[in-house]
Amino acid sequence: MASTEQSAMRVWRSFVSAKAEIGRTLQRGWRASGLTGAQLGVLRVLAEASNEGAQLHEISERLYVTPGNLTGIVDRLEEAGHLSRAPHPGDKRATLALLTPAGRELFEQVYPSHTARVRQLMSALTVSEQKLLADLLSRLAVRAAEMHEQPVG
Amino acid sequence: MASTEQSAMRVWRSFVSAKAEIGRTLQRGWRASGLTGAQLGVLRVLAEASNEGAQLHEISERLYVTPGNLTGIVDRLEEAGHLSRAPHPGDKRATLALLTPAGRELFEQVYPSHTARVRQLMSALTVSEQKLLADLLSRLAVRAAEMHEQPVG
DNA sequence: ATATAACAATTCTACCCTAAAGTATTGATG
DNA sequence: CATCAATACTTTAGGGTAGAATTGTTATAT
Repeated sequence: MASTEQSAMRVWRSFVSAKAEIGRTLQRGWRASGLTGAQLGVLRVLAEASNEGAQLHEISERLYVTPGNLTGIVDRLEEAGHLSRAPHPGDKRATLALLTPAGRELFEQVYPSHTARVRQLMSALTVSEQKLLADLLSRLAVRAAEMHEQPVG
Repeated sequence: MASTEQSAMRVWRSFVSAKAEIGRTLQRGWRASGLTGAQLGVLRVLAEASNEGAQLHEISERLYVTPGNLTGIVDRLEEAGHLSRAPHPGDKRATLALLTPAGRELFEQVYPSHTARVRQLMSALTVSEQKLLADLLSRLAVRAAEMHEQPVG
């Protein structure tokens, strides 16, 4: 039916425009640090990990970034001195990334203001609306993953 | 409060992961045509415009794409023969983009299956849930735009 | 008329992103 | 044990993205 298709497209347009606006706004929070969004994501995963660091493979999956993409992001963070690579003790294929003290310090300086901006953004909704939104988005993500596993219909 | 901050971050993570999953899934619908998402967006704006085409400036705003970015996208579409540039009759600064017959044909072949996939995706939600989702996303976009106009707090 | 400001498009740089192919390494199977 | 598939990372090719600087053009205010 045309009406359900129009409704679907309207939601999708809302999604795209919201993503564009929000992305631009949040970006301002970390721009001054010299970090990019993807780089901040990597630092966050490492900061949340134990002191043994995290495998590149794990970072890639948690951030929804392809391995080939991650190689370059980690390269630049390593060059900037924010992390270091180390061989995985038990698996010669794997590489670990570890936060340097400088990297940890930068993260701890930048991240709180980032979360504060996210909180300020989300305060446009009540907490129950936030829960609802997260639920709706999760259901869409699940459906998308299901469609992704199917052949193109 | 920590709890509202956690809630806010959880919603934002849902948003990011949903975007990643959905983006990957929808991409499969147009990949075979050789078009990219941004290119399909430009063709859509032109198809919806009158036969006089659309100004690059207008396309840039409607797709949330910076002008510098749009130049390259239009370059590639022009090279592929899907659109042509023409000078704006009344304003020598402005440039119009016009769909070629081949471009229109390709669009009309690709776009219906794209909207069908969006509809399939959104059918994970009821129509009233879709309305609700669009409303919540619009409110976030408005808040983000407001924050964007303010100095970094 | 002329200086000034605002605007449209382009160019340039650095980064992000995916898909696909390539190199090692690991683990499971016959 | 030899083979073969899976895994981890890198490389390459083709784009997408924002931001800043540049070149013309148009509009506005002296």
